[in-house]
Amino acid sequence: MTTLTTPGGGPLYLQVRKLLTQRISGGAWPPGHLIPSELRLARELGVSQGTVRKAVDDLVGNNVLVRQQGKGTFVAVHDTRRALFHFFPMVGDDGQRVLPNSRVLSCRRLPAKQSEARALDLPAGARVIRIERTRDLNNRPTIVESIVLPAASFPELGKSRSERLPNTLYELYEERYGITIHRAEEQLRAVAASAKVAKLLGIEPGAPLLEITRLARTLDGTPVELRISRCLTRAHHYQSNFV
Amino acid sequence: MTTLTTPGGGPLYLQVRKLLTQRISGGAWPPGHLIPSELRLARELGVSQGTVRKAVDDLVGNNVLVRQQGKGTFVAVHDTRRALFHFFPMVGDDGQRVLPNSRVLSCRRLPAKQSEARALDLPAGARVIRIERTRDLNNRPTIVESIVLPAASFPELGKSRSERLPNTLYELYEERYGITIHRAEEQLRAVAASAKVAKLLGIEPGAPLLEITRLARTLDGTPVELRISRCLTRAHHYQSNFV
DNA sequence: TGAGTTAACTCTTATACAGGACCTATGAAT
DNA sequence: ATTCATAGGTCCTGTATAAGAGTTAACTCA
Repeated sequence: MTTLTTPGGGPLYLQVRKLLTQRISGGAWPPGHLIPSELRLARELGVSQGTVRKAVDDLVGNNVLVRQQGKGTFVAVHDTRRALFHFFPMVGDDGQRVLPNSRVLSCRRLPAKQSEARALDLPAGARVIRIERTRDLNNRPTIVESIVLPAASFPELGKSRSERLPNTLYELYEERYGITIHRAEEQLRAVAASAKVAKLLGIEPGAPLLEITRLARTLDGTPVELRISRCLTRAHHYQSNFV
Repeated sequence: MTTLTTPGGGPLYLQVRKLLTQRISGGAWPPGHLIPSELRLARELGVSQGTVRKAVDDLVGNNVLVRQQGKGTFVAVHDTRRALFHFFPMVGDDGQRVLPNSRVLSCRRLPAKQSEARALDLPAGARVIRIERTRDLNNRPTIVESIVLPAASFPELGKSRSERLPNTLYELYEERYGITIHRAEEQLRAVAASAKVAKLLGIEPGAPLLEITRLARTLDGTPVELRISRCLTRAHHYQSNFV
């Protein structure tokens, strides 16, 4: 139990924020959980409601918590819409969002390559799960994806041959393994299509593709998924807005 | 003068926020300007300091205002660092930010193409300024850019033949024309290099390039710049972080 | 049984106040 | 002239209070 002291560890509301974050990422408050009311927390922690409010405001701003007036404050959940709209930046050239349709090509457990181990912060040679799949946009194969996960964090996944993998993996991580993806870093490059990828996408080898290398992390910063997507951008594009 | 009424137009702090926004985008408070203290504003508008604070918090979160403890609150300025780090997402593959070196190829005033007029919300055939330039990263030509501006908003720009255009255009817009770029929307695609672009970049035609189509807007949403960048992503990449 | 009302609880907005930290300018002392 | 201390302004943090609005559940009444 962390003690809250006003002169010691910086601003009180930051200490409260940290404490709430720990309870969430530690699993005490799983996604969808109704957290205690501001007043209860204030009494419990021995601070004023305004201080709790400021901490909660912060977490709401970071999509960690969700307020509902009259009901309470909840730990954010990756429903399908959020997973799709928030973590899937490909949209049609007409600006319309399209929901991708996935087809898994393979799903194996095997030792990590060096680069994968480095990115996922794993010991060299640790076992990973590698999922290869294609995704259709508007019924046309548009994305070829390679997804790498630490095998230790996802027991059972991909062991049974006939397992159905859902369209939105982030929901699966959250519901089956209690792992919530909270943020991600993406690196974008233009690359030439390899023969294999070209065949899957029905295009000529060497055609330009948008390559997205994404490292997804949980709330506490642990990397949990390395994903490389190669996207055909003839009828769709990657949308990025910033202020 | 807008009147602030508590039951009428929604929450008070949003009315305050709107009023502040108007003063900024209207030019009454130019970039770098020290705005009145929270207490003065509160007295002036007939609300409490906390309400002003909430409105200011909002604008600080949107990079419109900048607080400085002990000094006051200022309208945000596009200094070179900010312009570069905030609106230039290309970084080296080692994660290092590099400052680009620009070389202007041409700068002309001419009628807008249909697509340009549409994007910039101009009447068909309105005059625009078109700037073509290349940008070096680490002393290697890496980006070919085409920049289109509404000519009416930028008098004199590009009329004198020998004009030196600075490396960071957004500073020029702000300092010479009082136009502050506040947000931008980007669309990313992978394209094949045209013969012309390939020659400028010293690569073979058909090589994959990252094409970024950016529409930049002021605080009040007016589009002011359409920019198409074609980037070589062999030693650099486009970095996109999201939560 | 069923519908409508009420009560209790939540977040939301707004106000007021106070001590701390930070910055600047003024003035005093050297 | 330079250095130093001080005063007053600013934002920062924290507390306390209160009326409003949305939700839920229990309760009343027909």
